[in-house]
Amino acid sequence: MNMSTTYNPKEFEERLYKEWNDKGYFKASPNPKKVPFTIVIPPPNITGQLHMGHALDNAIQDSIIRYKRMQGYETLWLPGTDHASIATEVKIVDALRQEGLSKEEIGREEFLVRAWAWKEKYGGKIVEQLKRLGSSCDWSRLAFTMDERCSKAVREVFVNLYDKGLIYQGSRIINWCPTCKTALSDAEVEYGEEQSSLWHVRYKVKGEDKYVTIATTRPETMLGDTGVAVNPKDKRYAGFEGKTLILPICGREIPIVMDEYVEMDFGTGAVKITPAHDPNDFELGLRHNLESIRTMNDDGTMNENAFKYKGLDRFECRKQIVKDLEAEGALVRIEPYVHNVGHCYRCNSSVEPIISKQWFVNMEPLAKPAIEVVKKKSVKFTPERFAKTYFNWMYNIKDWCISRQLWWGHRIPAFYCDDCGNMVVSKQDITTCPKCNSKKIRQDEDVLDTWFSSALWPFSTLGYPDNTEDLKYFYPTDLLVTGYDIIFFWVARMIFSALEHTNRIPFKDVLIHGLVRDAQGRKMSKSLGNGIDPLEIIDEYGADTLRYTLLNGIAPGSDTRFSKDKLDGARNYINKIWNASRFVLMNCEGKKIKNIEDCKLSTVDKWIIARLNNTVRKITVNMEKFEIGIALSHLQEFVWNDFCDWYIELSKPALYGEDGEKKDTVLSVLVYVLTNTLKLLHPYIPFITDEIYKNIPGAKGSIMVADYPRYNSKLARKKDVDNTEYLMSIIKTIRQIRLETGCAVSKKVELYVVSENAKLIEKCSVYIEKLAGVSKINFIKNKNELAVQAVSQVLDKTELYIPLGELVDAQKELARLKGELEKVEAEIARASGKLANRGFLDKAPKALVEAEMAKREKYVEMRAKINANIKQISEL
RNA sequence: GGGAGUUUAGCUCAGCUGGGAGAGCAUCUGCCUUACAAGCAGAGGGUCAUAGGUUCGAGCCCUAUAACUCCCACCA
Repeated sequence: MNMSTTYNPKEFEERLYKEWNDKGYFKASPNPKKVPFTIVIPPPNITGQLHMGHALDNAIQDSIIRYKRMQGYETLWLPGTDHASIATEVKIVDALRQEGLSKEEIGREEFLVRAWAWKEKYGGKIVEQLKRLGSSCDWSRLAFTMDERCSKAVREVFVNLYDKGLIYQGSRIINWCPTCKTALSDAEVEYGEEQSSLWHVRYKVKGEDKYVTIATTRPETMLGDTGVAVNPKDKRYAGFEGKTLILPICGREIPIVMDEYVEMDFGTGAVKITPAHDPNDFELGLRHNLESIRTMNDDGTMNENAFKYKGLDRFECRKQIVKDLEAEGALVRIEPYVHNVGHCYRCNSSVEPIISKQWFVNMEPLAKPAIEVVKKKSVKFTPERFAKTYFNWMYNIKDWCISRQLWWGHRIPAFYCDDCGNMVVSKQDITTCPKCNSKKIRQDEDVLDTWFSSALWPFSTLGYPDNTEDLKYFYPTDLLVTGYDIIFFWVARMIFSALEHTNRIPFKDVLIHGLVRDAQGRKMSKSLGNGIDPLEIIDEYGADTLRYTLLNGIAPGSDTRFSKDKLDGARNYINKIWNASRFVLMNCEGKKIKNIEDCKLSTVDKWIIARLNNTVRKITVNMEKFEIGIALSHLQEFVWNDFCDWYIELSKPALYGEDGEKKDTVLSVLVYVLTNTLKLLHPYIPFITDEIYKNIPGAKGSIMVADYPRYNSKLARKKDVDNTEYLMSIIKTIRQIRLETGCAVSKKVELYVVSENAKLIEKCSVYIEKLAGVSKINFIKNKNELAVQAVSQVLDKTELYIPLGELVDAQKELARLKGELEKVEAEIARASGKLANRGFLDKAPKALVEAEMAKREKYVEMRAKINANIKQISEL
């Protein structure tokens, strides 16, 4: 054995990871003899720095993949990174700004050169960080959403959708980020409440001395107003239909229209219509044939339609307009108002709804089958409630705006002929117009939404559109593990994409986990500065401790808290495992370890084996349901309580005794239990378990590729378990008496026993002596035989007596006995109450009634004995 | 406006199809017992958010209510 006296992960984590990788344990390839099990990693952004969310996500995936690998599946965990179009572009633009440059200045080509260089430099960082966690990904398959293979899939998919009429170009209201200067999909907009105002402005009725007052949160858009709408039922505006209003400031004339959409109760009941800058107004404008006037540029400044405000920033313009309206007497009043404002999910500037020509995916036909597969549970969400979230989104699906006015990403494969105006969408680049043979061909400037390529991830990484061996073997994948925050962005889009392009589901199970919060339950965020760097934790505590901390207590879909206390707890537990292992291995030196089938096992040996076996069963059940937190608590209970606190202690008499055969047997059991325990632990804490495993006599290779323990129904022997637990209760009772009567453990005491189970106790006497500090056990028929005065404890069918004397305090024992009596009385009352209930007797299952009667009988008997003891001690 | 989740010991959370309230941490007590003081042995601590209901029996099922959290929609 070669193990240092304290657990020190730095000694082996790096070495073991290298060994696993070098030996090819992570690699997977189609193997007809095995059943595949595949997970594709949620590809982290190349801009990413590993955070606790990644650490959790990957710890979960790695645990499951290692568990399945040990169970004999051909496991593929496919890693990769995402080009993160907008996020990366924002970073590169920032970097350029540092140099005093803009992307326009250096041009598209140079920009892309820099972007790729950036990717090369920083994109691999997060991959290295994932390795430090112990992730057992097949790194030989490392994919990137913009690599050749994924790009090919993107083109294939785009062209196919276009040919089917599911991708179209159109002018519609989209979300525009004036800072990133690109369109965004609905999912990319985050809404947040803002304190603002509701400005009431009056528009004069043409030719009359009347006014219509409207209320608006965005006065700057009034320059694009092309109408005012009121509800036809609104009596206040009866007779206004067809009249014309004069827009203040610019004097333009606009009509009053009637529309049910207007809510009479809100504001003034009159709504200004700006079709170019509001989605609802756009619809309304269509209904009433109103003109669209765009008044804003792409960068958020006002354009030539904004008269004297041209060139002003939108917020500056708002101030000016309000001022001018006031000067003109058109501003009626300003009301404080809280409303939701949309923000760009990347740069957080407020987005502008703007009418713009963009590419869209027609979602309705794609959503239908995607709803079906989840309904049929071909794709199963864990926890199930997230299916509802998914349905809710899918049923209300809107067309997906996929074009982005960015440079970093998959360029849209649409080609325009400058001569004849023809447009071709093509898998191959076009240089000649197929219609007029002109060479003046220009590719669409826009790139695709970054999620367009992520949506293909489960199959693009396996070779789609080619029908590769990988695709045939590993696809559909088995499991997707991700947070609830990207169900819409990603999970939903993978499902409909997979169905449309591969005719199959992308994965069978979706495991949704929660967020990692700080110790106070707050979200970890940069602005709060409460984020904890997983790498620092690994440096200080090791990857196993970090993993265990994250996994311990998690439940699917629920958030988890990360704290120093939990970290210390995990570290202590792992240290416990380390030391228990040291104990076993220390004693193995030079000894022969036998197969437990060849041993003559004692009751306690059989007990621990049964407990282990039972633990295997429980964990296997939990893991199939992705209940990692529960699996870990079962495992910890077994390791710490059953194995360390009981079995190791129970093993010592034989281990340090003279009987060679007993010694060999107990050692063999220790090794057997330790080996299997390590296997059960390995998926969660891979490093320490392999390090210990390598020191076990007879263990070959790495635990990573060892067989996972299987439940064996023959090993669950109830009688041995019952007997051992009875023994344990005796030991516990003696310990309790001693502590509560002030008798130090170091002082050996004699024990007198009156018991119907004397035989069993005699057989186990060595354990009682060793674990409860007993020097001698005397068996007597009844306590009257007891010449010496004694304290007492009554158990079921057993009475224990320890002689009084200088060892113990009679008054303390009396108080303790009275406490016991109270408990027993309560039990009797409870059982009697139940049994006095006619309804219970008539309707409850018979076995339950009988059990209740037996309990009452038992406690009544105990009460009598305790009372006798109290009486005896009181008379001393 | 719609939907979801949470509410159990001081803290973090378990409690499977209804049948005697659990763990870890913290607290208190006693121990350096030759694997481990990152440990061992014990103890105390809960009107299971509230109010009704179903049931012989409710932490669990049903109905309301309250508080907190999240998601979706977005009303100018």
